[in-house]
Amino acid sequence: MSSLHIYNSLTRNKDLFEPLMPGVVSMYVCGPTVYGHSHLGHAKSYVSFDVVVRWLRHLGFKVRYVQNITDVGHLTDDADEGEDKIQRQASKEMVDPMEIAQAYTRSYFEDMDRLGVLRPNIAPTATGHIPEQIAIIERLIDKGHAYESNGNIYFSVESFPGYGKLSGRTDQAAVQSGGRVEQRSDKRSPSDFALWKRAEPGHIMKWPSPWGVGYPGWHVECSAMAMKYLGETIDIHGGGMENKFPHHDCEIAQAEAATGKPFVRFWMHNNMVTVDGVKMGKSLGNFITLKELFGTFDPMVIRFFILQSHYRSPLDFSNAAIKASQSGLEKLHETARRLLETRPGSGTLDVGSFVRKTEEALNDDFNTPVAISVIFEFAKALNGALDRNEGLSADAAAEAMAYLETFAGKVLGILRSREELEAGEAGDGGETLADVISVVLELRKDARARKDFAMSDAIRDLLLAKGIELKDTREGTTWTKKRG
RNA sequence: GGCGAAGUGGCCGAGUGGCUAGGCAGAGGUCUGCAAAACCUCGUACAGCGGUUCGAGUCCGCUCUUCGCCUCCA
Repeated sequence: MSSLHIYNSLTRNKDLFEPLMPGVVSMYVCGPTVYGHSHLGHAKSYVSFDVVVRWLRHLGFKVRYVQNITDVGHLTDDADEGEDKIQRQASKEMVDPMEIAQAYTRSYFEDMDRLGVLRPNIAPTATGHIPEQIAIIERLIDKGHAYESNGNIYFSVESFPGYGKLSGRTDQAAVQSGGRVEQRSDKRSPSDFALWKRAEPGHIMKWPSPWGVGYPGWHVECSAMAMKYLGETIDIHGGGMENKFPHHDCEIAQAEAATGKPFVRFWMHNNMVTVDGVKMGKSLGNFITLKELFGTFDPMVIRFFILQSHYRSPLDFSNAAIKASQSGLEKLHETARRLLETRPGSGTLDVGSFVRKTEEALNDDFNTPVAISVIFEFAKALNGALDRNEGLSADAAAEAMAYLETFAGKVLGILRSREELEAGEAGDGGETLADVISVVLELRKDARARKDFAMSDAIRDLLLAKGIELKDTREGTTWTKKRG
């Protein structure tokens, strides 16, 4: 079997992955800022990293997966301008900021659960780790990497020579020349970023610190929580591409300036969801929330749609594209269902070659679209085998089902459970429905035996009108309940 | 202005120099009482212009276009 290679944003190369400690992987992914419902962009990010975790575990690694919740609002820039987004949403909804944070945290996990995203091992909140953040800031001040100015603490970018190496933005004069932020603050140098901000009157979320009452800067929370739970050097740090600069470059600077050790071994960045070619984002207002989307599409279809493109490629949203995914996924489930219901025969199928190809795809920087293409090739071969008179032997059928359950199911999370497949996707009340339909199918069978095809077709058409589709196969008649 | 990514058949979307990606939609066929499903066959795509090579969608250069980041953002 090939070995896992991961595209590392830091080296700009697909590097062979080996964890620092054999068998154990430490992984941190930037979580959401919880001031609104999650949208398709969040889904792409967290579904992608979910597959990363699932694949690492499949390979036998013990993964500790930490994903933070940013529940303290941050200003819209590193100068003293802008407003706190959580606080703004709180005044809009006339509730305490922490109510906003908690409500949207729940909303976030609800949506991720429905998408089949496994919960992180630890989901620490920024507000729960103020002392850890203060400790790092103190360390940075002691080492001369940070300074106080009017109750604000800033990181001195000049004091850290490698600043900007992740994004390639090492020339600070060039960075500032194109900037849109007005340079008017108490910073020593325009590129310096806030570690701690003094609370202005009216600011609600605030904590005491050695420098007075205030609140932490955005970048420091991730460094603090990652180091607390994963150590000073972690294996994998993931996040959205838009956070490469400044967020991740700042994280590197803080952490490495404080510890003197490399912070992250593998940086992974996922690409954006676009709408008509333009990034979907909260600030642009062109987003569609997952809760809206789930009204039209099964969450598993959304997950499948996301995994049909690579995590480092942008994914353009359109209803037509998701519909195409829906048809494809239904076809796959139909094949799996057929396999479960097949009667043992004597035929064989070379499952091993498909296993190898799928493993290769996932080992190649988690290439889910290629893995899915292999699964579809497998489905085709499987259907072909089931079409033949000799069918599949019990062993071959079991091996085929194991392949689907391992790769489509356990690793990619795009296969329904056996129970769901067997229930014909009937959903709630499935048992009653199945009983009723079996009676109707008996009657139709009688009609067909009498060659009363008018009656037989009428039954099929009437059921189809109610969303129940019948198929007459060699093994008898099967039915499926179609969604909306 | 700086840093970075990308332009693939009707649509979505892979592709790390040579052999079919895959899905959706479409056409023909097999099977079936019919239908559906399944299977078989079919489209001769790689923004443009040069270059390297026996051979390039895949490498190099230039041009055009699009997008992301440089402000909170997955």
